[in-house]
This record gives sequence, C-alpha cells and structure tokens, in this order.
Amino acid sequence: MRPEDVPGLPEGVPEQLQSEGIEELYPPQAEAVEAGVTEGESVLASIPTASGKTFVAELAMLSSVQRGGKALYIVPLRALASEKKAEFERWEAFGIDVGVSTGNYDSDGEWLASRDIIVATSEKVDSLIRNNAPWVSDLTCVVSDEVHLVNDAHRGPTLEVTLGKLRKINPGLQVVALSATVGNADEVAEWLDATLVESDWRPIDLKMGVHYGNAISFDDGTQREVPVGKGDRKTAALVADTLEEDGSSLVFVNSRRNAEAAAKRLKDVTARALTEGEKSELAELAQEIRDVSDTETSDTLANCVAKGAAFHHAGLAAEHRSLVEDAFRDRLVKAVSATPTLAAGVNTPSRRVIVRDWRRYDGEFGGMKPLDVLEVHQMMGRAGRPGLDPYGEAVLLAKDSETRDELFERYIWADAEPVRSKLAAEPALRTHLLATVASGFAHTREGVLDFLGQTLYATQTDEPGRLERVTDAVVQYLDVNGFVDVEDGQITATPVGHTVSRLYLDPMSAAEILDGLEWAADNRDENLRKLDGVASATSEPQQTGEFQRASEMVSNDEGTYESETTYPTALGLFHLVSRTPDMYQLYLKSGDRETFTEECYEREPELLGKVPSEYEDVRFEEWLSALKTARLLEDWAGEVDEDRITERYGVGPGDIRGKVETAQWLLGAAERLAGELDLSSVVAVREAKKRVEYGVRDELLDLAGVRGVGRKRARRLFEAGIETRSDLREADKSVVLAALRGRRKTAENVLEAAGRRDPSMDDVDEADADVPAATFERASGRQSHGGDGGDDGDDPQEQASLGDFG
DNA sequence: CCTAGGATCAAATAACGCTAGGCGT
DNA sequence: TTATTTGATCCTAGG
Repeated sequence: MRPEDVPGLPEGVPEQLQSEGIEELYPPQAEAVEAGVTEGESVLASIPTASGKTFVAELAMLSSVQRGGKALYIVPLRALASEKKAEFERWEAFGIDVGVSTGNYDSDGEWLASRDIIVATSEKVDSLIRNNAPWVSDLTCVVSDEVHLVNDAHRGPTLEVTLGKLRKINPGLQVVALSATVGNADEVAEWLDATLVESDWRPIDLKMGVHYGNAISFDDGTQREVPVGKGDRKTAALVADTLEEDGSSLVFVNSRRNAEAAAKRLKDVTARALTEGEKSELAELAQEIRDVSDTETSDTLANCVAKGAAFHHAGLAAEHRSLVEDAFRDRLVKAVSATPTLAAGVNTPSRRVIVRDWRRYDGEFGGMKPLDVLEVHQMMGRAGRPGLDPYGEAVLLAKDSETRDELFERYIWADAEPVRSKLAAEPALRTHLLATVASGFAHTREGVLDFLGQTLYATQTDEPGRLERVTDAVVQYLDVNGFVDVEDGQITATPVGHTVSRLYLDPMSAAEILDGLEWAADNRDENLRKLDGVASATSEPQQTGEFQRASEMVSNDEGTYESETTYPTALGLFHLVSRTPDMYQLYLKSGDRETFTEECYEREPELLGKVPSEYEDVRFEEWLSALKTARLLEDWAGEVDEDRITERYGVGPGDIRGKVETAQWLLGAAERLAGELDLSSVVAVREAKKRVEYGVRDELLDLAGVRGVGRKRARRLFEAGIETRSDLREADKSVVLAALRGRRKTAENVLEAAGRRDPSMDDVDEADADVPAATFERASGRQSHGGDGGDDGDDPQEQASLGDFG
C-alpha cells in the first residue's frame, strides 16, 4: 500500500509522506489501514518496537482531525511527550495545531481546547478529567501508546480507568491502542472493542542469541565467534567485537552501581576506537556534563564520556540523561551501560544490545527475580537502527550451558506474558474510586461497580466478588476519613473529598497530611515549649552572619533551631509529606538506622505525630526513611551544596530533583488542604514549600523569587547587602554586578526581572565591579575557605543545575 | 633479603523506575 | 539471593 492509497487523509499529506521517503507502508501499517484506522475504526496494533507504531497513530489522528475532530495522544512518560510533539509538529503546515500537557505545564488546560492534537501522560489526562477540562468531550480519537502498561501495578490502573472514562464521556470515541507484542492482545482488543492487528514484522532484522564460552549462538542457528580471553570480561569482549564493525553497544544491567562500574571498565575498550576528531568532541561533551552538576556522579560520567563510554540511570540529572542519549544516537559515545530506564524511554537504538543481567533483587520475592519476558524483549528491541544497520543483535550472557539453554527457553523462544489488570488492588481503587465519585461518574455502589465492570479487570477476573469486596472496603475507608458520605446507598464526595481528587492525591496521603496538621494544632504549645527549651540549651552558636557558618549549622548533626520558632517547622512538614504513599521512599543504608534513630529522638518535638514504637519494625523503619528524606529536603532548603547532599544520602543528582519536585507538589496540596480546613499552619506550609522550591533559607525567599536568581545568586546578592527584591531596584549597580561575578548580561536580566527602571549596565565601569579573580577558579576543596563565599562553579551552570525549576 | 605489585580469598555491601497541583508579578 | 567491591593475605619477580 502506498501513502496515496490511504483513505481519509488531509490533502497534501500523502505527498508530504512521499517527500519524507515513505513510498510504501510497512505491512502492519497497511493492515491497520485496511482495518479502518483512517476511517474512525478502533484498532489495537500489537507489533514490535520500532516497526512504525507511531505512524499508525499519526494516520489515525490526521484523518480524525480531517473529519473535524480532535485527537489525544497518551504517552507513558513525560520525556516522550516532547519527543512526540516535535514529531507531530511537522503537520502544522497542514493547519494542525499540536499541544502538550504534562505535570509541569499549565493546569486547567483551557488553551488546549483550540488544539487539534494533544499529547499528554495518562496521569495528566486523568487529572484533566477530574478537573472537568471542557474540551475532553470534543475528542474523537484517542491514541494510547504502550497500552500493555495497564499491566503495571503502580501506573496501570490509571491508564485503564482513564481510557474507560474517556470512552464513557464520548461514546463513539475511536481508540487506537499501540502495544508491544504481548501474550493476550486479543483480550485487550476485545476490551477496547478494537480490531486487532498483530504482527512480528520488523523493518530490520533482529537476531537474538546467547553468548556462552567463546561464541554467540543465535536464534536463526548461526554462530558468531567472540572469544573471551581469561581475565577479560564478557561484556567488554562483546563491546570490542561490535566496535570492530564500527557498531555501538547498549548494555543493560540491574543496578545503578553496576551501570557505573561497567561504564568505567568499558571506557578502556571504547577509548581505543576513537578518532582524533571524536576525542575532541567527546572532551567538549565531558565538559558539558561536568557543568550540569558538581557531583561525583557527574564527574565519573564525564570521565567515561571523554573516552567514549557512558552510563545511564535515574540518578542522573535530566540534562545528563539527554546529553548521553543524544551522543549515543549520534554515535559519538560507543557504549552505554544502563538500568532499564533506557529500555522504555526515548528511542536510543544500537547495533548490539547486551542484556547482561536478567535478574534483579526483589525484597518481596526474597531474592533475585528473573525479569519479565516483556521487559527483556523491550530491551532487545532496542537493537538495530532502521536504515543504518544491516541488522540488530541482542545478546544474553550465560556462564554455563545450562543457563544458556534456560535463557533460550525463557526469553528467546518465549512469548511475552499476558497483560493482567491490576485494578483490584486497594491503593489503586482508593484514588480512582474517589475520583469516579467526585467527578460524577457514579453516585451509588451499583453505579461504581457498573463503571468498574467495563474495565479490563472485569473481563479478566476469574474471582467473582473480589471487586465488590475491595470496593466496599475502599468506600468504607473513604467514608471513615471524611472523603465521601454514604447515605441510603448514595455515595457523594465531601468538599474535602473533591479537593483531594482534584489535587490528584492518594486519599491516604491526604489523610496522613490532615492528621499531621491537626495533630500539630493540638500539640502546638507543648512542642513549642520543648523546642525553645532545646534551642536555649544548645546555646545559639555565635554569630550566624557568615554564610558558610550558617550552612554548616543546618547540616550539622548537632541540630540547631531557628530562634523565631515557626511551628510546624520545615523539617516537621518535610517529614509529614515524606511519609505519605505519594513520596517514594529512600532506602536506609547500613548505619542509617542508628543515625536516624538518634536524629529522630533529637528532633522529636518537630515531627508531626507520635513516633511509632521501635518494636513495630516496619512502621518504625518507614518513619526513619521518611526522616531521611526530610533531612535531605531540609539540607536542600538550607543551601547545602548538591555534592554534599548526594554524598551524605547516597543519592544521585537526579534523585534530589525528584524528591524536591514531589515535596513541592505535596506541600502545595497540603497548603490547599490546610486552607480549606482553616488550619493555622497554612503560612508555615507555604513557606516550607517556597523553601524547597527555591532551595534556600527563609531570608532569601524574596530574592530567589526573582526570575534568573537561583539559590546561589540569591545568596551572593544577600552577602553583598542586597537582601530583598526592592533592594535590587535601589542598589548600586556595581555592587550587583560584582555579586553576579561581573556578568553584565545576567545582571541586566536580573535587574529587569526585579522591575528596575534602568536595568542597563552600560554605564557601569568594569573597575567598579570589583570581581575577585579567585572566584573564577573552580574551588577544588569541598569546603571553600576565604571570605568570598566562592563555593560554586561557573556562571550559566550555577543556575542551571537545580536552582532553576521555574 | 626485601619490596612492589599481582593474585586469591573472605567479608562486606548493596541491589529499577516515576507520575501527579496551581499559585503567580 | 547474588554480583561486585573492598580489604587482607600470600606469592612471585626483580632489585
């Protein structure tokens, strides 16, 4: 089938496709067209990755818009949203507007009403429905990318419920679902009332095999000799082998540490294959990586990249990740070792994929658990770049012949597991049931069950009555906690219940937060007394005028308290939100248990709630890991350097950012809840939220609110005597310029953002801006001495690293 | 005969990912 | 539960 044979497309689109080099549709694509995707028919395309799924979706959306409709593309990851948007934007020439909506962007989504194609994550879509986004009822086509994710215990139910709601709102809605090959695609298709298009076809051949001894055995019966010298590592040998044919390798491992260790070893292999030109480009890239963040992780990554290897995991800052991804795609970086982040994320194909670790530690499982077939298939599917490689190779590693045979059985010959709905789990139902009631999809127990009866879960369950039981338990939970009222069989959301639903909080998080804030109100006086007692007993450390000192103070384990005690304290609030189920737990590492037990008793008056007994093992452990998270946030909001934090808590720069973002969100929600219930803590909550947002101590809140001023610049301005936004408008320009390290352009931008009438720096003499030469040198030691407070790196980055969320 | 460096072994250590609100100067 | 790292001990080659 050729593009011009596809019915229903807007005029000019087939020509555009041809000019992109698309002469002929791939067989599965043609099959989807024959099934009517461009004529409003629902289709489930269950085909391998990189075989043109997105294209099927594009055809469907274009034709739907052509008929006067509006399309929604649901992505599984935020990172994919912008990638898809960029892809769809080439249709703007045909009068089609594209909009993206993910967590960070707009909230009400009103402006999306005018867009023809909207890209959003499933959570965002869910949230938009909860907030009654008006345009949702205008949708005529919805695309669900990676629908097999309904199988995911954590995020699957959201997708499942969201698709259900969309179909309920728009009865005739066309559903185009894209899925990896799974065991029960027919079942999923039936649930969606869609025609199934299933195929193993790939645009480029994929050879799967296992390396054992001195050779890889492939599934097509061929072998390839890859000798492993003694002392050598298998992975290194395989990477070197690919390199000989000028191909790049992607290595999947099961932990961050392993990813870093593997990259360190691989760099010696890749270094040998670099040209002079590549070396200098890589050196540049390494510098860019160093500039992203001043941490050990960043440094190690830069060292590897300089030699042509890299690692990739969620502990990296987002900028790190995309730098690595881009460089790998451009074939500058020859080998990447990665945790599964890379298997599901943005497209990073590679000539050879090596799945080194196929088991991963799982506490609940009680040992090393083999990965799902689907997951391994996703990894292997990254092999082979269409149009560039003759074929792709995916290799598993075995150290004995028994393992080799097992790997063939388990992963190469095996079909992926069937997709199974995880909706009937209590945590999932808790939030979705409340939302269903709050946004008016159901008002009675029967109504709720009726709605749930149309989900995939209902078509799959072999355990009748389970859904009813869990539903009843959850309704009762919501009732007891005051989120719904149950009367005469009618279930209605209370005002708080409505707010919780709209805030997108897990009701259990909301309950925890409300309990904590109410507890604080009841125990305020007693705890304030304790706090003041402690503060005077520890005796305020001498002058706190000097910044270095002040920052030491907070990070010090001795514990220091602000004298003008606000209550609840920031730490108390950080701990409160850290112990909700919406905040991911930080691991307690060896030694942490003691450290934080001690800390817990020391800081007890600040914590909002009763400390669980040490004998309640699980609860106490959770309490402590929440405290660890809270201390991390407190350090961040106390201007402790990024590298100190990563070192102290054993996390990567990306983790800090993740925690900070979540805390910001939850504190925002807490602020709303406190306001709604008229609790006195609103002000304290707002301040704590602002402090994590900017990563500053309270005296800098005003300054850090100015655009272009992050935690570091704010501190330097403050040191220079400019303490507020209005000081910025009045101050001597040369002082501002000096505080900003003599960067004229930055200074002008800052002044303008602060609302100064004459931001120009043209009339300021360089000599006036007495820039200490030493500050341009990178501080080598961790503790920088000297009075200039020169604790950070160079100008553009100091803002870019983490201070710059806005 | 001593030392540096490598090899070997036992003990210690740590083990994936990530979505979400809404204010505004 | 397991793979990797770390640290201690032992061995060997070379001075």
